[in-house]
Amino acid sequence: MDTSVICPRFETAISLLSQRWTGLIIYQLLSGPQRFSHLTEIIGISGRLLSERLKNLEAEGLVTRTVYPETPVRIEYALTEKGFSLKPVMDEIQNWSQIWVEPTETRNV
Amino acid sequence: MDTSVICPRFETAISLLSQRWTGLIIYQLLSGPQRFSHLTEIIGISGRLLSERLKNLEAEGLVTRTVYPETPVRIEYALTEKGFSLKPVMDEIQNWSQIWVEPTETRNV
DNA sequence: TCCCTTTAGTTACTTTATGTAACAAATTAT
DNA sequence: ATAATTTGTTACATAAAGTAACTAAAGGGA
Repeated sequence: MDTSVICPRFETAISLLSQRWTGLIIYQLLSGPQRFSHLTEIIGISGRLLSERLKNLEAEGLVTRTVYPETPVRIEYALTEKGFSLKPVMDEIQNWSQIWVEPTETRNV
Repeated sequence: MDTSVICPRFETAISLLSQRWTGLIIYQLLSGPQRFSHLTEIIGISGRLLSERLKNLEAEGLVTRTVYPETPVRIEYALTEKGFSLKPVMDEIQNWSQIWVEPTETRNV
């Protein structure tokens, strides 16, 4: 019957990346620690969802949150080792997109 | 200001993979052409959504649909070259999951 | 012929996730 | 005390996903 099941670890990993915005947030943080407002602007995500996603990523151990008590307060989000180790995944998605995604078919809204 | 924008091709690619089930469907089809009912069982997706996703993947040129007029009818879904070339992405997700996902934390429902 | 079986979907409806925009907390310079 | 800035949160509208019953097609047997 070949009813072998999908690898549970893979399933967990891809369910993480299948959550909307999560991949983009990680990709963006690969270029270094960034603050909340910068992420909302560059990704195009609302504060509500960015907040929710970052909390989730922090809980999963992929991202850290650091408070700098300046004026006004600065809060930076950065990848942990676990988060940064998703770089090869992002690199492969990048590679694939360069080959298979038409420059014209971007923004299909 | 460093308000450089995220690569549009990357954004298109990851929005595809960010759609729920899509990654799992492609991953599963990497092991060869499979029929509708087999995919629903092994992935744990409803007929409604599998149908919707497969139509979408077909429209994107990632998957083909082949009808075998037997009794009862057999319909097989297979990856195109474009779809199969996502293998390196899936391999990297697999790698990451082997290192960073606890065997115990699977199925966090 | 008519009904049964099997695979491959679809339809109608409920529940969950996401989008939007106005509002609140914290901090400190004026 | 007031205003200004960043980092969120709350309340509500819209879109996507989950569920389960139903339909389409097509051969096989009574």
